[in-house]
Amino acid sequence: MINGFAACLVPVGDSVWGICRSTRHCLLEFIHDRLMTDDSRHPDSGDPNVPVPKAVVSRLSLYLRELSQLIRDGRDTTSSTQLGERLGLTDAQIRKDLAYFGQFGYPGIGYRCDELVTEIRRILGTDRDWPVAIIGLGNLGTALIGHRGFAEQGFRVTAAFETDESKVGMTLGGVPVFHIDQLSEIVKKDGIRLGILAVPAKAAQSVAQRLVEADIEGILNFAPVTLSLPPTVSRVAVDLAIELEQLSFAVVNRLKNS
Amino acid sequence: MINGFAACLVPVGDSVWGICRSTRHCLLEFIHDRLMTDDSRHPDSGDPNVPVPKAVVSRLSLYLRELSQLIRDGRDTTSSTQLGERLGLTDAQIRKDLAYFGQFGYPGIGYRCDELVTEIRRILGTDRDWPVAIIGLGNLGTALIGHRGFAEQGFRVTAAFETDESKVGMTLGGVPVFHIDQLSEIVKKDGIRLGILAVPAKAAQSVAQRLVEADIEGILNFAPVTLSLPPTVSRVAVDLAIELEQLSFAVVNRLKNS
DNA sequence: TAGATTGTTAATCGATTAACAATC
DNA sequence: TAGATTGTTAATCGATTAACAATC
Repeated sequence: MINGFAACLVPVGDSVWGICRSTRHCLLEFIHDRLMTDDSRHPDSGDPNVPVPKAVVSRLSLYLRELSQLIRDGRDTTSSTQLGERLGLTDAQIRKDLAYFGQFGYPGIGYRCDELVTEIRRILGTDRDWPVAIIGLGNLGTALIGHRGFAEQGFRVTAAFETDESKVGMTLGGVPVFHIDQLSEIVKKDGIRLGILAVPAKAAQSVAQRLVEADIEGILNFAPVTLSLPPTVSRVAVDLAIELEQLSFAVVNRLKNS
Repeated sequence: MINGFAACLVPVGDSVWGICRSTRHCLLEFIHDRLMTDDSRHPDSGDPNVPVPKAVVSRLSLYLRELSQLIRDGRDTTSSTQLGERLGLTDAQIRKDLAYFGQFGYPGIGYRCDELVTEIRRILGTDRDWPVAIIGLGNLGTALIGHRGFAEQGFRVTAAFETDESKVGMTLGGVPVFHIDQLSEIVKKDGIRLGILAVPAKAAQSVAQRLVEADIEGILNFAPVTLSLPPTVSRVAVDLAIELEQLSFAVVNRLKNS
């Protein structure tokens, strides 16, 4: 779409030259991660030193999901207003959220869906494949091995771990089951960085410790306990019973709030 | 522990009588939900008209989980400081959260674990049994039928629903599998108020519609779509791929934030 | 051009924290 | 009593919203 960069330079001041927006998008692919020399940009826009609230990152995933749906529906572009309506958010919030990471839209046009998907994937780190380990093969762990949603976002379960000798050596959904003593070895071999912890509550802390020792960098914890982890290891917790409790509260208090 | 109420009245002003704290706890069981005549209390403390932030309710579940653990460990009482340390929260936040719902502690002592568990269960609505339906018996739905954590918090899966005729009529983990056409009928019969939606994304909205028509009051949605529901139906969404995306982001940005 | 929509600022709103009198 | 800890207020901090110039 762009034939040369020189043609796209536009004057923006006495002796300063800027670039038009459509050129910027192409250039970004060139200079991304290498030349962070765009000193003219607002310090809050895409500045890696501004801490990003967790809630913002969480909504980013929603934007990604909705954009993927829009693309499947054949849409080329969308706007913060349209996205907001579909997600129950204000347009201002969506633009503000994206501004933490850079400028991705076109005034008067909106956002190109495919471009924004690419950008959000890059921000979330899902522009690559993540080999993942599942530890614990009870009901939940076994189900997660074949979870379609993981594969669709680039998370590949390459190994499962158990203490139950009767399961070790099996292959479940194409995934080999190892004894947990082989954790370090397999993690190293497969380049696994993320672990999904689906063991009973009583075992969770000690198994988490073993994940840390195996140099796992992030743990998705399904056990209903607060893990004690070094700050070098990231964690996300999902307690399914708590989710139902939140629903219970919402139902019981529905009349009061509406 | 209390022999009579009269003995526990204490003077607090010219012609006003108050009650001591330990009596208050006993009295609360009497007057709870019936006599809201305690006009002397601060309007924000336990006032049902003050909207409760979602984040507060979410932490309430964490407090409940941690208190249950403390009780299992043999502790009688705890404090906001101790709870905070275990959960990575400030003591002030815990006291503030609880203040939305009432006064549950004893100055100088802390909180009686069993009492606070009872109170939080009542607040969350899990002081009763909830019959629950699971809709969709793929990997995840099937796993959730036997999920121990649900039963422990009083959520009983009494029925499962599928469109796949080969599964209808089966019994999985003691739970009968019905065709989704029987939804209204079984929901009515079992007194089911909550539904766990574990169907493929493409089917989620239309199945949700059927749940609404069956007068389900709350939906725990595992499908990676934003459901369009009437405001009379409560919803909680869990997207497992999104949780891994959050973990991915945390790992990729770990260096920047610490 | 007129209409649409962005990115950004400032104003608003809400949530967290610190501090402390009241209490046991 | 002295020490501990609550419930509550006020101060701080952070997140959301409204508004609008810049842009296509």
